[in-house]
Amino acid sequence: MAFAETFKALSDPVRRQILDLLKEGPMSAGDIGSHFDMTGATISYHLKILKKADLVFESRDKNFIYYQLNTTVLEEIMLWISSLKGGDFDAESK
Amino acid sequence: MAFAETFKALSDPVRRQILDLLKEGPMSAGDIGSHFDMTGATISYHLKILKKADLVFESRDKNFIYYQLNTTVLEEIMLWISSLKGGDFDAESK
DNA sequence: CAAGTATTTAGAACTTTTTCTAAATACTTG
DNA sequence: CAAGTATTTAGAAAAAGTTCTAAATACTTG
Repeated sequence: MAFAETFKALSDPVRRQILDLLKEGPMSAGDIGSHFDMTGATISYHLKILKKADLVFESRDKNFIYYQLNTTVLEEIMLWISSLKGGDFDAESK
Repeated sequence: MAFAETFKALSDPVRRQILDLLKEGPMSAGDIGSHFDMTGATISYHLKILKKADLVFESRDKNFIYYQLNTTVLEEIMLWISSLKGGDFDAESK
């Protein structure tokens, strides 16, 4: 179930920070890594989890792999959260 | 930092299911537990995490402790998620 | 194709999380 | 207050997650 995977992926602060970085646009793995005090291997591990959760996708150019936000899954999460708040999301907003 | 705690709390399927149960209204610890194939001790552990994350609060009556959804923290989460989606939430809805 | 750069994979060490059993606490009521 | 029910706490075992080092893969370009 992909839903569970998404929440797991979002549960780590490093991964959330990666997503925050990607708001600005696509970024290579190395570039992402330079924002953290961790080895590239560890960053790669986090990227893999984000990718499996469909929160990012990659595209290759030259020698680089660029990562990019994929926001489609976030809709689902938002819907679940707003369902907890006792109803439809749009119905609440004004 | 409470933000991280909330995400951690939401990352477990049992805890999300507990929140789903509580949508219907307050429920005693034992009643919640009866929906799962786990010991009461384990349910108590999950409830403690939800409580620390401010996702539920409790009230006592007779010999029971009733748990109840607290949705106020969810706003924050929603805001963060919608910020990923490249902008304000209300601005997107129509 | 060789050398260089970018990234990932494998595997081990360590940390955190989840679950259980057993015991403790808390409250209620006869 | 004793006995019973509800829930939590403590501590241990097991499972899952995070990080590292070292090595492998992948691609680029002289």
